[in-house]
Amino acid sequence: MTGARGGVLELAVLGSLHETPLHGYELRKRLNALLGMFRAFSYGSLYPCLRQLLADGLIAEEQPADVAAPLSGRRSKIVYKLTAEGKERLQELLTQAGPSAWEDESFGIHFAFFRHTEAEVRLRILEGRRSRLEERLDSVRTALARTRERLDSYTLELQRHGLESVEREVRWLNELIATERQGLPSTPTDRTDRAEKPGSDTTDLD
Amino acid sequence: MTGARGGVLELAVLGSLHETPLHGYELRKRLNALLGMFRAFSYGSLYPCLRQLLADGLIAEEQPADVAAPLSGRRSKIVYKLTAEGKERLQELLTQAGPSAWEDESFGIHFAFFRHTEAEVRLRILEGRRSRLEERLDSVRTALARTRERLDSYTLELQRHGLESVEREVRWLNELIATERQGLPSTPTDRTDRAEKPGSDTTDLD
DNA sequence: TTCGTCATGTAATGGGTTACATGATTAC
DNA sequence: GTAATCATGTAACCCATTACATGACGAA
Repeated sequence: MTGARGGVLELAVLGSLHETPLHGYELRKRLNALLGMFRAFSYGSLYPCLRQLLADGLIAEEQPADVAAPLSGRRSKIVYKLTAEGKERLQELLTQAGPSAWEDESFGIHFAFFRHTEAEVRLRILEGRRSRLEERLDSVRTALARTRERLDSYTLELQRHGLESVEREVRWLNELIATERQGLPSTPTDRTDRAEKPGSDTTDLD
Repeated sequence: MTGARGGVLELAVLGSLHETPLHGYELRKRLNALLGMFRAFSYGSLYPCLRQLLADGLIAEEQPADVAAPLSGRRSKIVYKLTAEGKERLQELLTQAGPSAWEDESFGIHFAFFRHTEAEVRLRILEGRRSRLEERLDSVRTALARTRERLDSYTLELQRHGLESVEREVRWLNELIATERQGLPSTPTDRTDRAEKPGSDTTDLD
């Protein structure tokens, strides 16, 4: 059971395939173009993942069948498309606003598909990531304060650069959150129960 | 065989223990304070790693024995120290200037112990990382140029932020490299053979 | 005496990579 | 016709995590 459920790949594949049907090779290129700054997937993980998703019925092979390529018997590319079940599963993944959405490995992928994510979920993910980073800042800052003197210049420089990067990402998140907030003028005060919300559609997904 | 050879942990442990003997719990705290912005280790990987390193003879238990704690039979903390072999191994790890030193997962740890790394090796690692990042920039930039139009605003923003972060790190590396170069006024032109280099000591390590 | 944190460990699992193997198609 | 790149796949391994289990010690 190498690779479909639980990993980031599942979302990455499902999300990509939702936009348009693709074959494995092309899918990988797109993914690495999309997330290239953060991570890169290899074929060794992608193909087994596709196989698993196929077995689970979340994706299906797409037959070119009739038009534009009448050659028979030739099928080297295997183009996959999302099934109805697959769309459901994708929706499920995109609705989860928990650590699995805002940790380092997964945040980028989730963000990349924000277009298909509900506005409220987007906000909670952004805030989740921000507080995750702030936690990190706090713990490193306090640890640093206690030991700053006995650190060599390289270690110090690493700390400085690390802090700066994370602080920068927090600022970036702040801006995003502010923008998102303007988008949803509902929930004036904080509500613990979240029943129906009349005009809050942003999901698209079909 | 969970965990000692090959991983980043080996270097992290050996490097930390070189500065001062430590027990596992404290070691982990230090490591996570040192590298907290980049990654975090768990006990589940640290302890098995220590066990392995102990078995390999790279570290040894340190007996408090005589002074300052005369209570007998009590030994809840297990303090480890580097052996001669361990120091050798550490030196070996710190001399490797290859992908294993400048990839995302490992660069931080290598940088953190630059104090114990030869000046030339430092330079090659910094340059290696820089060109690694530049490769990434290139491939993402070209891919982006071909598909910019059909990208939604979230994807675009992710790309922008990713590019900016990496560009920023490249600039940081540029500065570091410049500083390093001032430190070693040898090799006026590029030499393919690198035989002895008389006065290039910075290693310390005993 | 109970709670937090210090302290050490193990088993199961996980999610992905590397390296390998194969073959079709395109460009020169 | 041969080299590059497109395209698909598998087996072995890797490095670390999660979750669990245990217990000592200090402070409230």
